[in-house]
Amino acid sequence: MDPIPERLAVKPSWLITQLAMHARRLVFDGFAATGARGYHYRILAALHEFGPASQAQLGRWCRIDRSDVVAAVNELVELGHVDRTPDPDHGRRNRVSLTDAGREQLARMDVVLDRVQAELLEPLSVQERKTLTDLLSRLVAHHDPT
Amino acid sequence: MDPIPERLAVKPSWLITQLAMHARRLVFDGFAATGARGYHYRILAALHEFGPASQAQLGRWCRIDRSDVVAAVNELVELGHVDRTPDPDHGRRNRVSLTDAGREQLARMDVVLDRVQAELLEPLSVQERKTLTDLLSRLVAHHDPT
DNA sequence: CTGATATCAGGTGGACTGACATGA
DNA sequence: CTCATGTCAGTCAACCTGATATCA
Repeated sequence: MDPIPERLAVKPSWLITQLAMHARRLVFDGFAATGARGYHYRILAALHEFGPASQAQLGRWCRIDRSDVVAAVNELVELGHVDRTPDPDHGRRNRVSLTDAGREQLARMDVVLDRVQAELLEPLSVQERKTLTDLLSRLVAHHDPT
Repeated sequence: MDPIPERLAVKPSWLITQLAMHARRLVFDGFAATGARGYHYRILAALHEFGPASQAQLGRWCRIDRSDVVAAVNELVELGHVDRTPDPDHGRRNRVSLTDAGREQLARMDVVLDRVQAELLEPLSVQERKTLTDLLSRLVAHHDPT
């Protein structure tokens, strides 16, 4: 167990980055078992909560660049988890909607993700988890550009 | 201001990932003004705290892959911030040590990084910052593989 | 032999940038 | 004209894998 230089260990920016790395690995490994990746979950979650939407709107909700939404939706269409149809009221816009298979996939990913949260926060008490989530929420909201 | 899907906003793994993104941008932009990047700071900090070391040891301290240490040390040598000399007691091992210019660069990066912490944690009180840092430290320590 | 070290080539997912065509 | 939208090509830092050579 090699020590971490004090200069790093004391800085929230370093701690957040390191923890994000572990979190991403846990999430990635979990999702890999369902044949999906992070962008898929974000898009499915947004569609489930807000209903059918254009790709640009999905990008704004999910904090995904519009060019990356293209690729992710391509994959989701390929998997049969969403439908992409032209918007009847707007020649350029697409209408992306959730399929039944997509809803089932979202449920599967939810199970995985809940297990990941538990693993990630394992050393913290229930109260501490709540405190951490609250603090992080405020920071994310503060820095959220949109 | 587009809303974030509740499924995401409630999950620590998502919050940490998003916050890490903002933190990384702040750090990156700050460091760019000093002509350096993240790996440089980690290595300089480790050398300052623990003294001269081999590249493998630096990688373990800084949580950087050995192969990436090579490139980072190359750049630091090029900038004159570290010296790389063969270890007299070990034909294969290098001895990386901090130069005076490296010490000055570390000081500059410290200033930048302190400003970044303040900006990152701006909405939190002093007590809340301490709480957050403590919780993050415990989580990082818990997941730290080495 | 094993084990540690240094190096190189390459690949990955996620985030981003710039360009471009099209339609409101 | 501007603005939003969809698409494509390509870049990026950080992280990781595998292979190779050298040395204790």
